[in-house]
Amino acid sequence: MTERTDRADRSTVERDPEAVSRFVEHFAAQLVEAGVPRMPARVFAALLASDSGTLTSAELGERLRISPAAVSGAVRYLAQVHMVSREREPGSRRERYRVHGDQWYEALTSREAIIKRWEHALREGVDSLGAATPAGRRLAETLAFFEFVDTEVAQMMNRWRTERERLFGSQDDH
Amino acid sequence: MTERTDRADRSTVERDPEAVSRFVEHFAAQLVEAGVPRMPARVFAALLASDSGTLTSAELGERLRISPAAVSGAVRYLAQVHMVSREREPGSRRERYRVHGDQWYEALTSREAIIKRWEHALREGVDSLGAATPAGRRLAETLAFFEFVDTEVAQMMNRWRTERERLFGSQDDH
DNA sequence: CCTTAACTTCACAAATTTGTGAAAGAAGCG
DNA sequence: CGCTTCTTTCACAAATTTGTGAAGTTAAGG
Repeated sequence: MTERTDRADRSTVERDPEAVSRFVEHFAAQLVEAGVPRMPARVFAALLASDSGTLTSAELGERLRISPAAVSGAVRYLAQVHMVSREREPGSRRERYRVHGDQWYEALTSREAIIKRWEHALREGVDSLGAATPAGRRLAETLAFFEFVDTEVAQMMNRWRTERERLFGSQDDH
Repeated sequence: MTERTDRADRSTVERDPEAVSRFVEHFAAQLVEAGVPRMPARVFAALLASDSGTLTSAELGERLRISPAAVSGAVRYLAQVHMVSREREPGSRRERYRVHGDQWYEALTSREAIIKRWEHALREGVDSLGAATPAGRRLAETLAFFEFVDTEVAQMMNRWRTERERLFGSQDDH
């Protein structure tokens, strides 16, 4: 589809900026539809599509055509939800941002904090509406579901780590 | 219609509108934080906290102090993401909206459509960046993760149905 | 058929969110 | 220590999203 190759056979070569950008924008658009704010989505996609899995602020601004301020904001958001981590580059005052392979989809999947607050709100609801009322029972069941999911997801992620090991070697990036 | 006795000892009674409202607003707030638009979140919470699990458009407007238009918009949204279903009330042209017990958190959890599109975008990415490149490998792994989650979640939901049966009787609402 | 109850659509005002340029803050390096 | 390079913060303009009143649509019930 996009005209790939002719020559180029070492793995690290043949990076067509066109193609990369197309993927970045397309994938970012999907994230946006799922509720991720626009800039964070684009920054994240760009990192995902980079060979090293890390980019500096300058590189991000350049590739996405956005201001340093926008990069800063996006990265702050992504760090907060644990989808990227930031690392100071030893020499220069440059900062690098990294998609941390595993860690990020764990964040996506579990949503720890959010679920916990839902559970809390539901407990309050059961209390104040009364566990014996129909509505109270519905809330209690919903609560039970979330608690169930909590433990199941944790187990699932363990299985994934095994599966991942099986499919790909130990580590890949990082 | 509001004003339902005092005395009260049958399970269906003793609904303190104050307390209900507090729960509705609190839970809705949590949903909003998780990315659900405000009105849909409030409407949904109201349904969840109702004894029958169904409310008419008029009842919703009244309890939440919002216009019919707002109700309409919110319900359209919720129906689209399968968090409520609408049913025509046989006699009158009134419409009822219902939280369908199970169905809704299944929707919340699986997100079928969204995940599928992510997977699609990722496949394209692997193709156009090249499966042999570091970035391509990262995308491939991410893709594998989502595919893994797909099947795992399906199984998890089956287990939940069993568990639910065990905890609560066969059906509760509906 | 006409009336009327119930929901939906539409245009728009208000509120919120986004991204930017400019200025201010850190931190390496001479 | 001061210069320089990078990043963050801030105020604001632009774009988007929200919720409303009002007009439009549909169908029940005379």
